[in-house]
Amino acid sequence: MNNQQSLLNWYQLNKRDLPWRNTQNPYLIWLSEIILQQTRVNQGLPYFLKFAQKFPQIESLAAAPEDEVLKLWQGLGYYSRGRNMLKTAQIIVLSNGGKFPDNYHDLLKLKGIGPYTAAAIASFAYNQAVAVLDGNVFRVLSRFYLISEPIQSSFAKKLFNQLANEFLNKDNPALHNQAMMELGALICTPLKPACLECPLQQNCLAFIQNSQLQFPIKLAKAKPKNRFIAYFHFQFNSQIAVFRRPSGGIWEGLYDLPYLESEEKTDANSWFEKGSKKKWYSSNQIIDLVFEKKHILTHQHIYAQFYRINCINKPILNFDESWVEYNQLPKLGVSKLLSSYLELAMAEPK
DNA sequence: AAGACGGGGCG
DNA sequence: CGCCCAGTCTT
Repeated sequence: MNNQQSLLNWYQLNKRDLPWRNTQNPYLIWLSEIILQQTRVNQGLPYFLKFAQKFPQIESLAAAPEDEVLKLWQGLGYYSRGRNMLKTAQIIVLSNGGKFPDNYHDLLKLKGIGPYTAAAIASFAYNQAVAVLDGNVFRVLSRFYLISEPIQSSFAKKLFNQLANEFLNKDNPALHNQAMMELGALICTPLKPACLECPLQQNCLAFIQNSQLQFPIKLAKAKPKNRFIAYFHFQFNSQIAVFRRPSGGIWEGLYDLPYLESEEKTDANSWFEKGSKKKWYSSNQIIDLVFEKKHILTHQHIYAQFYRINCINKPILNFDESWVEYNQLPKLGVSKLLSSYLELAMAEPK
């Protein structure tokens, strides 16, 4: 039995039963693929179910306000996925009558759809013979063929793309692609690969020389930046001051509290000196540090402090900020960092 | 080619 | 704490 056949047999016996595997509906496949970008199945699954339920067809998604999409996306991270998904849904509905492109080339033109996702949709929904290349496939192929090229390089991308397409089972690209990724997720894992259960074991060059853990080769990553942020929870009667985060940084489109920021650790007095020109310093208000948290992102470590300010006089806000009623707060999409604070703050009102 | 973009799980 | 995850977009 050849490699492709062994792989397919293994897959049929061992695959997980996941909801997006029981459909050829390109919209649902697209939805699942966007959600699963850089995201584990267990983390993305509830979001897929939520979106599929709320927006059963692309038309209902296209009609949704961005704030609603981002609220549903809350907690999943990489929020540009949600924003791009909405834009793409609108384009498909308005300019193509709601019909998804049915091939790799046209799929690739859409916002949020790169080489991986285009190949995934083209093969899963339309059985087009294009190989997917994700983190799993990189790992499987780098071990199988013993490729020492760092997978970040553009040369490696071409090389692996060629290898993946040579390895592709042209008779059943959809199942083959699923099987490659499932193999990477269940057997050919980064740390403890279960090589003894692997259907490709006999021909895997890394296994033969027992060097599985050396692959894939990766370049070192940049060190994350430290940010020290003081958040200010302005409360006036039943309202709180918020703003919608602008484009060009993290959490675009989500809501946030007004804040000050520094590159070094800063204490309460210094924050208020820095903010002395701001509205909260001038009037007699109660200021209280209520919460501290270190929030880890891929490229930055945020050391956040939350100060609560119970305003006696209603401060004038900046142009981009506004007052919202507390009972409207749950409708706004916020970062995990802010939601962890709000959960605490709303549970014990002062 | 290199950075930016989230959050969670695991050893 | 470091690494990784069904990647894509921007510069």
